[in-house]
Amino acid sequence: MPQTPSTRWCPTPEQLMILEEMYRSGVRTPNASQIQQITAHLSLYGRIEGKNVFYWFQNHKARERQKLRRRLGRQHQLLHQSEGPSSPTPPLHNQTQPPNLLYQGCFQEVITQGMNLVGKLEVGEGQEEEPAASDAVYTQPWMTMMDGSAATGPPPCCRPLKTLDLFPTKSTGMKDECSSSKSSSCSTSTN
Amino acid sequence: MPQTPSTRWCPTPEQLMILEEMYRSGVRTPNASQIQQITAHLSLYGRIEGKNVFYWFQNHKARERQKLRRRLGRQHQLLHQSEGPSSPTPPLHNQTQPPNLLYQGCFQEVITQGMNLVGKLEVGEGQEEEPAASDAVYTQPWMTMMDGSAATGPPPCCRPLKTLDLFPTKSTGMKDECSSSKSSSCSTSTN
DNA sequence: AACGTATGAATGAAGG
DNA sequence: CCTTCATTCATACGTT
Repeated sequence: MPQTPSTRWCPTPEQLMILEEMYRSGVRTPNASQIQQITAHLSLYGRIEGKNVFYWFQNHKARERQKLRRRLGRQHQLLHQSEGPSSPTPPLHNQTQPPNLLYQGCFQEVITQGMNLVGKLEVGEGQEEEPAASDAVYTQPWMTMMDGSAATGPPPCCRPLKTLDLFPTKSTGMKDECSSSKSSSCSTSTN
Repeated sequence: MPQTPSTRWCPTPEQLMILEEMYRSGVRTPNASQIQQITAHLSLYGRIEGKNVFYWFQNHKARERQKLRRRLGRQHQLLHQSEGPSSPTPPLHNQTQPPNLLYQGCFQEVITQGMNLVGKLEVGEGQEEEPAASDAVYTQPWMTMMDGSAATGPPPCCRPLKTLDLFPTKSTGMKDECSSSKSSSCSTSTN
């Protein structure tokens, strides 16, 4: 289910300003600790959660890039010969950029980490390892059976029986599949 | 160039329901053969490939875990009372949840193997209800550090960060400029 | 009211 | 498994 039902977070002007300034300062993909700092700070200006910060940077970055790409695409279409020295063709992955360091006072760590891309400190909890016989490497299982969509090949042992008549075959409360009103890539053909 | 250009798979409601039910039944990381079965079955409800199944479980598991982790993390962070030297790390990994064995008929292998894999960490499903104001489901890396180690301060060199302790976890009671009612207006105009 | 835009949220797909 | 990217959905707002 997409989107949070009702109250979607909305940045206050102060929060937005801070976020934008941080972005301008070079922060692109803050990690957990950075997000926590940012959230803590921004919470002084209104209710906010970590996920909001996360999503904000995620979206902002994506859309900035999208605009850029669009622009470039259009340019490329019109002209592809005369370009100024300072060509508007920045690498898409610009993590290192002259930061304004506006928030150096408060978010030095954030900025610093953002620039150096330092340590993505791992999870404190020791992750569980595989129980017994598991491969050390994660060989994508589906590669092993790349034989089409398996749609043609019925299971050798037991053919796909339908244990699912229990299900209503129609979402009672779900309205969120893929079928949208506008351009839908995936036609949720309820075949 | 990540992602497939145009047609990204999107689960039909039936497929999604089945997948969720299987997840609920204990399936976490199906291997090639399991994926094959699942794919074969799901293909009856729409176009689907093995990799879709693979990715679905991968993502679902990861995101479900994050939700959990965050919940537990916050808990752990808030009530820091009864953590003696006996258990500095609360057993996040609970136990084997009783599988529903709904798919035993056809996916016996899946379920069986799934049961073996279960028991790493999972608290069943409980309820997925979200408190309206406090939390919401998120989906990404931020809570990756919860044990107060990173939050308080991983001093890279010198941290001028001030009294931004771990986030208030409570709305500071400030005027929520954003949430007037439900359809609030984001005053983005200040931009 | 219909329509386009901006943006929070969610998720499929990869990369590593 | 973890992190990141691209796309998409849903909705609020402004415009015509």
